[in-house]
Amino acid sequence: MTESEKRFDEVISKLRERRCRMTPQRVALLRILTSTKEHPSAAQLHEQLRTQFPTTSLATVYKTLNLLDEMDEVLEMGFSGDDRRYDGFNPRSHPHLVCVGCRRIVDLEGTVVDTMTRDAADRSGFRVIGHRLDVYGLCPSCQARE
Amino acid sequence: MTESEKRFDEVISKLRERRCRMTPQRVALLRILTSTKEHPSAAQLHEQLRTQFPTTSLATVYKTLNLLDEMDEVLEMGFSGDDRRYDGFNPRSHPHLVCVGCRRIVDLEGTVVDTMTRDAADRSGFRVIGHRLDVYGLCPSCQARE
DNA sequence: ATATATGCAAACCTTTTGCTCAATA
DNA sequence: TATTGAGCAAAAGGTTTGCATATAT
Repeated sequence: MTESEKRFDEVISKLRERRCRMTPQRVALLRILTSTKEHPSAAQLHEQLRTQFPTTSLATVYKTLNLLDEMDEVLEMGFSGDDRRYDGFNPRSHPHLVCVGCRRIVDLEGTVVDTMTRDAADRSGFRVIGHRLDVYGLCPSCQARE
Repeated sequence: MTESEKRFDEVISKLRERRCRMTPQRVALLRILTSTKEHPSAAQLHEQLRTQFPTTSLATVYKTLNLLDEMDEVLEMGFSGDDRRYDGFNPRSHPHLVCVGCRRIVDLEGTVVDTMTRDAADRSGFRVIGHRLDVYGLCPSCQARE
């Protein structure tokens, strides 16, 4: 069983606990969402979903994404000019590399942030819920294209 | 001369280099923008500006903010549900503590991020332009209010 | 005098909401 | 069969744009 399949099962069971209904559209969306590390937008997810369910609406996609966000089963990232991006494979706070050229977002491994946020919390009295670290830049292929 | 006044003069001269015109509205906006560490939204800036120039429009505020953003003279932060927040006092990438209760944003000192982003860049081949580290949580007073 | 900024209103775009109908459990 | 979700269209909310007027240089 792949990581994605494990993750898919995990989300499904979390939804069952909530007594949510498993419609074919929703299941298909979950399948797409948990099987990619591409950090897609709602529109991109909708587009993919349409290949299987041509009548699916964007509103439905948003409704499920918001549900998952509430359950902390998807990581939602908002940007200034662009639409939101979602990570359903790894919903926990983690750092990213964000290419401002092609808008590609890739994960960035490391434990430094966790240590730092803990320190910051201790100093400030904040109760840390999560964090976000984006490193903005140009990926190698966008640099080449310049 | 305070830090804010220095920063104000700095932005003014950058704008002069660009042959931008110094309208009273713009100067007043710059004064507000460079004299706070509160990370205000466009609407909040507009509101403050209105006490001096009651006919000022929100569009004008956005136009100047976008100009400054292009010049890297303001730090713009976009969020999922909420409006953008701006830091004109310190326009360079720096970490923040973001209270998800009262939406207050305060700066977070530290050099760890710089080190980490440099390492990440070396490993990935990215050309780093900037970064963003938000630590989300509840500030002490919001915790008390719970 | 000429180019640039202002202010207003309309447009834009992503996300949300209301409502009716369909489908799950 | 009761209740939740889907799908559509309209609304919402922040941001941008077009254009005429005012103003800085």
